[in-house]
Amino acid sequence: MSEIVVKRATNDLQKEARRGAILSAARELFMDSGFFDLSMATIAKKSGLAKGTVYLYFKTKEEIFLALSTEEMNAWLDDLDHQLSEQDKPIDIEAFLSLLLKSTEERELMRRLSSILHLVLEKNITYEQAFSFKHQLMLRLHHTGNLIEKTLAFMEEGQGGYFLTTLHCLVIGWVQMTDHSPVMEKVLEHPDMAPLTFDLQERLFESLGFILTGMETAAMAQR
Amino acid sequence: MSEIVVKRATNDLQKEARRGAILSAARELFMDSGFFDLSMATIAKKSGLAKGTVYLYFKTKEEIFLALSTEEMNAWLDDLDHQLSEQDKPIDIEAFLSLLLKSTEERELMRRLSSILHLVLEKNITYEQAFSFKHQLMLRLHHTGNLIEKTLAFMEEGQGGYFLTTLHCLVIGWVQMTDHSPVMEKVLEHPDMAPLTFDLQERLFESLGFILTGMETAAMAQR
Amino acid sequence: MSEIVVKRATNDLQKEARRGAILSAARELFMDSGFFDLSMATIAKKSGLAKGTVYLYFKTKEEIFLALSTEEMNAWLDDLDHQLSEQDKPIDIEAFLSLLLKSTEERELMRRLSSILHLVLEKNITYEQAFSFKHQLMLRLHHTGNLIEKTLAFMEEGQGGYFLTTLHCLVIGWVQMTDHSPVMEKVLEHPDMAPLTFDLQERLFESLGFILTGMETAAMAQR
Amino acid sequence: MSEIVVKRATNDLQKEARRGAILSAARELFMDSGFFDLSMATIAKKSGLAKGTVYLYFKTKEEIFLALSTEEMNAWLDDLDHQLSEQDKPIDIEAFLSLLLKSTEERELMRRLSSILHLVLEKNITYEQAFSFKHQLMLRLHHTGNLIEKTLAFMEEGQGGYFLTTLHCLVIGWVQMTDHSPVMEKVLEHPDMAPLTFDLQERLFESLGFILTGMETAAMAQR
DNA sequence: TATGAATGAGAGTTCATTCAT
DNA sequence: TATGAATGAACTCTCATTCAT
Repeated sequence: MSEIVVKRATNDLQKEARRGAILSAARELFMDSGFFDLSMATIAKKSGLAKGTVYLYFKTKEEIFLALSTEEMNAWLDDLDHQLSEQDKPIDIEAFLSLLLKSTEERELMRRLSSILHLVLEKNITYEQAFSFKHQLMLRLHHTGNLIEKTLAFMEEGQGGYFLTTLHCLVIGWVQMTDHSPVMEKVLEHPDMAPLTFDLQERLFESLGFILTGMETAAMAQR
Repeated sequence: MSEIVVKRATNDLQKEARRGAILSAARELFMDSGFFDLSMATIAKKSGLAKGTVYLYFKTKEEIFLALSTEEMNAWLDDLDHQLSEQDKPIDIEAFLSLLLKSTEERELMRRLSSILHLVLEKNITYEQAFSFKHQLMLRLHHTGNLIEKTLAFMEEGQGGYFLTTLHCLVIGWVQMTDHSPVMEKVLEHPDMAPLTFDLQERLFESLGFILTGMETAAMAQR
Repeated sequence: MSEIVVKRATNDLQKEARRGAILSAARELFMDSGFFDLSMATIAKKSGLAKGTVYLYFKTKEEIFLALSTEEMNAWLDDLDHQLSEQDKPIDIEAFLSLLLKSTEERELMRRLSSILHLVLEKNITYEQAFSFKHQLMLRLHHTGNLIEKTLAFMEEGQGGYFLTTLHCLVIGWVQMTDHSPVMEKVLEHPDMAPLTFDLQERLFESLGFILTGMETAAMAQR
Repeated sequence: MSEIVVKRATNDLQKEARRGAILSAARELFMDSGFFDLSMATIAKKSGLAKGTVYLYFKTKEEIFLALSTEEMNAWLDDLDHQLSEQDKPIDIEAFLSLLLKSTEERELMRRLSSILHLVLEKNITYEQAFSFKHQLMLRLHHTGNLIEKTLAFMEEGQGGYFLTTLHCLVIGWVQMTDHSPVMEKVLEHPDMAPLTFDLQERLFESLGFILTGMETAAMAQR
């Protein structure tokens, strides 16, 4: 609980704390200014370390964001897992969506990270980093996917993971379409542009609702 | 047909051709190496012009990509409009999807542009450019949306445009999840990663299929 | 009087008019934005000609400013000559200064040109241009210098030209010390800076007054 | 005495030395080729540093010249102060001029910097930089002005500072009229141009002599 | 004579990363 | 382990001048 500020992190605990400080700084700064306007110098300053020290913990800027993404994704899936395992019997689409809604709505950071994850994963990253991230992701998708399959009666084997992937992909898409720079914000304030302004959560869940309904209908038809 | 190489573009036709040459160069380079490895210098070299000349035609790198996106989007919507207007009576979801499939499948450039469009529209762009692009987009979405509403019997007023937006957003998401750098390509070749390899078109249309089915089901339920 | 706009200047009169148009444009633009923020493109546009056309009349940007300086200097010396030759007998320093004052006070352009003349003459200019300018200047200084010697009783042979050179040099210096960019203007608005704010004309004539008095005193001492 | 070349300037002393190295390079290059043929790249190369390193020490090219000017001006005023305070009683104009002459004659750099200072102070400089420079200048002018007032019996309160300003302004003017590019040098070698060739120091002190004599005469007349 | 498209060197500046200390 | 000075490639963009038309 007590955060001991040490000059040198000599044991693993202290090192982990320092790593955490860097990630915290990055998190906060990313929410303010996005990926590109964020420099290593700023992260270093914010976390109270020197630039060189940051590089002792993360070899590249991308590694920081990969770590951040991993953290956020895990936190979200932990939460989702927890909520799903509280259901002792299948629930309907509406209930499931409201559960999903609850698990995502506070996670703006995760949503915004998702929408830049591609950039991070495509550049300046080693095979090992990429492999490790994707592998972990796969395992978690499989696990949470299974839970979803148990929660939604109509889902078949494998559809849970597929649904999560689709969700991720919808998040990316909708975030990009609703997250705007000041200039674009101004453009969309123009009355003519009303049809192009969306509420992220609303749209996301509308799409997901249609998809789940579609899946259910398809499942019924097959029988 | 014959492309006459002129030293100086003196009339509007030749200037349009030069503009086109720059866009072609950008197009090709973007397909090879993405948005970030692409500098104005590279585009200039590829199009056989001096750096300064490129700036005569496009004031910023972003303007080039906005033009490219506009072109591609228009071409696609033209194509889609054409195919939709050939249907003299409503068709079913499957037929509609195959029509949609046909209009998108050759458009890798458009798909990849869609997935970086957000980046382009958020940075180094004027209000006017942003407005003009969005406004044009809105009109076309409205128009093509109307055609879709006529083609799919269950669609209500406004759902056509909504569907197109959702499509755009799914494209962004799925492209980011299926478009990989060489490193990531290698990672996904690993047998363990099989569950994370998707075929873009297949997934895209699966998602769309569910959404349309979901919409149809919802429409029926309302009656 | 009537300014005939012709598409092509075929005779010398028309060419001279075109030359004049370029100089007029440069004059006006220079007063607004100085030498460096002034591009050939702007001059061309302002004078209603194409960039290339401007280069038919003036081989370099510097040539334009040299011509402008020549014009202004000649106009001023013409004026001064005229006023000096109206004096049929020697006058005192005070009267001479007020006469000088009158001939300079409306000539902001000349003053500002003087202060950049050095830049123009040191860069991108041919031997011939430099020679011709300096030669003409010398003749005029000699001539007007003579008139001054007749107007101020205490002046000896050669001191008139010398005085004019000193005047030119004081103008350069005082203009640079009183002509400020917006930023510097703001700095000098600060109350602490009061001792560094000068009125150009006032200071210029104070300095000249001292110099003339000094010359007179020295002349008297010699006798 | 020995200049130890360090790879990295870690303490303030070394950093000051590095700053000094950059200024030395700029100084030397400026003496050779003036302000405009001087790029940050050249300065970097000359000082054996990377371009980025130079930017660690000076944010803009103008900042370098402002620092250089400050240095030179301070050195000159230090020298002048020293020489003035050695006089325990008032001296006459001639003696004062020869003292002034001594303090300026080796300072070609300062003279040339003075003549471009205006350019530097008008462009790409912050309010703070401008303010700080001008403020320091004012204080020093006031101080040295006082010393001058004590040294020259006829001077009244405030005239010392005024005289220094006039001196600065004369330096600017005369430098511009005597400092020539190779082309102009050649022009002035022509026998016809003899009347336009001046020796800077000689002219400067002639002008100053007249001004001081003028001031003295005016002072006497007032009594 | 007139045009304005094309040039291209060069400007200042940034920043992820390295490495001497 | 920690530092932050140093790097230098890369960036976008400008503009006086040239020259094909």
